[in-house]
Amino acid sequence: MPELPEVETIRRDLKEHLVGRKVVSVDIIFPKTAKNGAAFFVKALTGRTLKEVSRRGKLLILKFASDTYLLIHLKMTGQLIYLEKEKKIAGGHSLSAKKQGDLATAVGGELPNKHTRAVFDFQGGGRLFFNDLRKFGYLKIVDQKEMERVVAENYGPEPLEKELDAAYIKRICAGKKTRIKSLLLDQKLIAGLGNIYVDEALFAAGVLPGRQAGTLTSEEAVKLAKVIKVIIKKAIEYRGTTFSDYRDSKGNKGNFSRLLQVYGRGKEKCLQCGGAIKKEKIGGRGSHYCSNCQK
DNA sequence: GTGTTTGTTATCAA
DNA sequence: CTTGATAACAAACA
Repeated sequence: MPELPEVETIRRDLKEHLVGRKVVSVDIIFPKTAKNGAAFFVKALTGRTLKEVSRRGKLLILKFASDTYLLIHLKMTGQLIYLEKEKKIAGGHSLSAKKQGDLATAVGGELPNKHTRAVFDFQGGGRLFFNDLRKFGYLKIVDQKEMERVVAENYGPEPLEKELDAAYIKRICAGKKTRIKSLLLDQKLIAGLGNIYVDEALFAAGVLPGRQAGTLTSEEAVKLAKVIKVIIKKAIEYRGTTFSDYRDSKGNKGNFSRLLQVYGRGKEKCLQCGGAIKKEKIGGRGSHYCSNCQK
């Protein structure tokens, strides 16, 4: 479930390893993943050099030479795994992914695997794997104009930007009858928050997820703006939250999971008051909260 | 077999 | 027209 901190972590890793390198070949394994059509997609990227890796909300933007932008959305289960030049061992098999660093460990096996939808080969031997178990994620080639349009039309301010402050929160809540949680999940209002960080932020702010947005007080808006920034910043520091059945138990370092106060803790004790954390569906999403600490 | 998981869009209802 | 709520999508697991 990659939200802003997870996507930002991936962005930094890709930037470090891939900027300045040329794509020598692209293999689309599952055609629907490449929104432009596999043939066009491959042609557009082959031979192009990666110039820059940026992010808007949960959307990754890879800028290539010649006005070519690759938009990548991981949706729920997308992964981008980068492996340096594969070292061949006897028998022609590549070295176990486990031995090739943290990112590879996350997939827990060799690559490509059965969830690999696309593979990018870079000059010098590095390979980037796009894995997506549930096939919701996508890759799309656009030009700068289209990229700017997509960003402008779909994404509100970033949580860490100055624009996201108490006044902004207050403004987007004013007169709204929808639940505060649904509003915070709206990417057009705030870019990058997902189910995990919204639950965490609402707990930290002492606001119930089911509260009508319009009833938010000025004090609560101040608190909410503040905790959103603190939580997102910290989560980025910790390289995101790995909340997946396979990876939890492997004890990944730099994991925000152990700092979660309410998400995934249904029926457990509230770390603040000792009461029971409740879990119920709000706005069609699993929502975790403490009815004692949140009002 | 059933219910649950989530980011985003599409669709429907008020 | 606006706003809000919900279904749908995909696939695997308990």
